[in-house]
Amino acid sequence: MPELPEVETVRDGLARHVLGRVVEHVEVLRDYSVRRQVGGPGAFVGWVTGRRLEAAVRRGKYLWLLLDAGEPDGRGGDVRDSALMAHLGMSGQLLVRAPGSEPVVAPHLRVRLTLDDGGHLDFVDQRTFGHLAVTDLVPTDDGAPGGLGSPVAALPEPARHIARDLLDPALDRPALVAAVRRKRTGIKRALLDQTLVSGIGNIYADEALWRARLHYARPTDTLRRGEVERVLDAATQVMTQALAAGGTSFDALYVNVNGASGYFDRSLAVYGQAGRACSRCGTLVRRDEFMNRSAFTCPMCQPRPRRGRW
DNA sequence: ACCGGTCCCTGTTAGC
DNA sequence: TGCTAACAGGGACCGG
Repeated sequence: MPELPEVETVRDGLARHVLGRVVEHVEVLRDYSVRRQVGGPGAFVGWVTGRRLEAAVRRGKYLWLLLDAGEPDGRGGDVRDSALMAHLGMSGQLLVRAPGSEPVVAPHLRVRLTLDDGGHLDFVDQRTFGHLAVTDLVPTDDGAPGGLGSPVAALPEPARHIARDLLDPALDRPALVAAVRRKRTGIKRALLDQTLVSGIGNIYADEALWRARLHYARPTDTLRRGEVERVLDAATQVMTQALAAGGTSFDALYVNVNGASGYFDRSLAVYGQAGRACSRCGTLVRRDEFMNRSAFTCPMCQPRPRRGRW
């Protein structure tokens, strides 16, 4: 499931393989995959065709390619800065097909861009929670660059509410710690709140909480400053390690930009490990229902608080 | 303004 | 064997 490290792996791959290319042709094979596009699939094709891909940027789990201004619109109006934005959902992949390679038609190919070098950029998404859209860029709240890889202080409009992530040099950590402690919810819900801090999903939330020895239901307003710092440090570390390993993958639903699976899942301490022994204390890892999903903990290392919130 | 619950999607797997 | 239910889960959306 693509969380920050996986999306960053994709961003890095796009930055190395598609920048400078012009999109010559666009095929939308599944309208639902561009459901957030203002103007619909036709507008998507119109806005992308003929544009040059100029930078690959990421904030949290959102990823976007800056588009050049293209031809003047002929009506004397400004051609605004725009971006081709992608959210991979839980199974989305952006696959770069090299020029001259066999045109692979993946079973879940949703959108195909044909580039001027003869290669393709394919959006493949089995479960269709992901989507693509072309959007205007809007200024960031603080004027700092919009995300990793960004030359400009701007964000795609649909991602304007997304907070900075833990690998963003412009993140204000003390302000984040204070904001977490002001929340009235459980710590795992807070970690998953993309408007508070972005990029953390179910996997890294559970791994970070295990490393920090905190239970997911700990009320945020009972956490000491040091406890919040500990779990944020843990999340930063686990995501950095996953990134170094090329991202986490469970079942080949997720592959990186060139189709290679990540392998960090071999290092997961609790996520998906129900019934296995905790590597720190040997107690069996348990799975709880949480937000219609799951939360994995070591009951010894992460005792449930008397008054929990979730 | 904030918080928590529900639903959107599809393919795989577990269980009867 | 063949069916159904559970499950994976980010985020938009809505009601309190």
